[in-house]
Amino acid sequence: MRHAPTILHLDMDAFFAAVEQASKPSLRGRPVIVGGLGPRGVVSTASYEARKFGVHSAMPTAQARRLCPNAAYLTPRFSLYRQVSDVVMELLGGLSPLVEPLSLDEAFVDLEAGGVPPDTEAALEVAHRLRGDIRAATGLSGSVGLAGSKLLAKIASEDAKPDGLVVIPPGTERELLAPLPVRTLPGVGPATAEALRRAGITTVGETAEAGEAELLRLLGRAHGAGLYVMAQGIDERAVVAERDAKSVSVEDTYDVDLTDRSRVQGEVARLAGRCVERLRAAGRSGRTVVIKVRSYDFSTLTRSETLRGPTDDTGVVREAAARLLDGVDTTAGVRLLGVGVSGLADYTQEDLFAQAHAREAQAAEAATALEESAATEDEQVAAAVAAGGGAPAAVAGSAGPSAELPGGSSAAAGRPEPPDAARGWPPGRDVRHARFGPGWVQGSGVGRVTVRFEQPGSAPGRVRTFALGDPELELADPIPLTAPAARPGRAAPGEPQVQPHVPPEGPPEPPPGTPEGPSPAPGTSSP
DNA sequence: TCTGGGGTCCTAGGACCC
DNA sequence: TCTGGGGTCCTAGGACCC
Repeated sequence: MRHAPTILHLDMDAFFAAVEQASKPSLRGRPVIVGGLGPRGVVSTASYEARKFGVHSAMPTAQARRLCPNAAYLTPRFSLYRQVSDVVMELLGGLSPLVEPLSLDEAFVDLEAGGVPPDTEAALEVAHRLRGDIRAATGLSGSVGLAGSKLLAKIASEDAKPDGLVVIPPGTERELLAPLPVRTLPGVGPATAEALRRAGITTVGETAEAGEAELLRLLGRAHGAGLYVMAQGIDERAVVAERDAKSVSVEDTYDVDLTDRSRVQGEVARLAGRCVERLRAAGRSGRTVVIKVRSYDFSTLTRSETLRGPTDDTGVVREAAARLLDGVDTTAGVRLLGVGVSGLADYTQEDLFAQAHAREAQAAEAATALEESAATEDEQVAAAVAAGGGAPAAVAGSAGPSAELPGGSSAAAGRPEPPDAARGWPPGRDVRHARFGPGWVQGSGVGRVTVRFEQPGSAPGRVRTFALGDPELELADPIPLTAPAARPGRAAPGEPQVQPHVPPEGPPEPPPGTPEGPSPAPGTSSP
């Protein structure tokens, strides 16, 4: 808690969708939805244009399609989001050594640790400049909250959305929070809110009035005590620069429930391989192996086993995962499988010891050799596969990819698509054509792929359709965002942006604009 | 055509130990 | 001469966050 609003919270606006709009000029001003496109996909991010239709994060994509059938539906391109995020985080790093990223698009910054004088004017000036710098470097907008604590800075940035800056003057915390719903407080989700509601508590003010003893009784020790303090507007948490990850995990939801036991075993082996890849890439090793099994009815269980020492050996993790799976009945059907490693350590001598033992064990079981997992997948493809493309490629003992996959990701498509089309050419994916240059997949199906030829700096491009096997067309890497020098209709940095804490500044985007008709909705099959 | 994927933190019971 | 009593580790599950 500070006497000056020198804790800054940055939250990029509709980040994934905004990156897509920035790099695909034809999508600007149109509803864009990024997420899993398969039958069990959910929305990661909806652009503000799409939110007007009621679409929001975590909503099943199928439901989003009903609400907003004309949106562009795109699979996430994480590598590009990470690139843009790096640019933004670097700008934050220029403000202070104390930057705490919460995700790709969100971070706290301790401005005082960066030498910013502890007063409102100085903080506002820095925040204002930051927003301009972000726009100049990426073409994107971020909302900023300034306050004397993390709790309030985050509430302020939420208030500021989209594209705004809000400061909460220290000293006003308690009165500002009192009327807000308890759900505003971090850590209060559906279950906690319901427990409080049953006790007649719905606002932050009522939470504070309830008293500590009552909250402890309702919510338990840690949660109750924490909530009691927060409800009074007190938050002493420091901004802490990045900590080491404590676990690494990988999971896939399948378009169709898995029932074949050998297929389930093959998938677990494959997931273990992917998990270890990530573990090794991070230069870590871990001691506890966890598997996760979600059944047809959404009931979920985990099984874990702690090894004698940390490992980053694929075989060791695979075998542990396989043993754990042995104790789980999957006959009724499995919709999700996951493999994780926790108890992470940096790679040290201890592992060498553990691995020597592991290798002995492995040699002893050479006969059981599992088939090698599918080739290393590019992160993006993996995500696309998991999110939308359908069941990942089959491995050991599998009868093959789920051919029964209902590929019709498009509401319009009357007939199912071959699963491979959507898998290899997911909507949104970057491609390059030998003659027409760079573009992105707008849709695919019935042996064809439709591509829109445009790129970050270009004018909206036109669409062409190709045969799936066209040798001139290939997958490509994302093109980095080029910040447009000045985008028409957008205020340049320097405009007045500062406001008291409510309401959010600036009018929202121009009218919703019914999505135009002529062009086929991206993400659907070509006719 | 309900409900992703990658994380964090907390609780609670049993084992084990001194 | 009925159930000590903590502390730590492991396992499983759940709430929550982005």
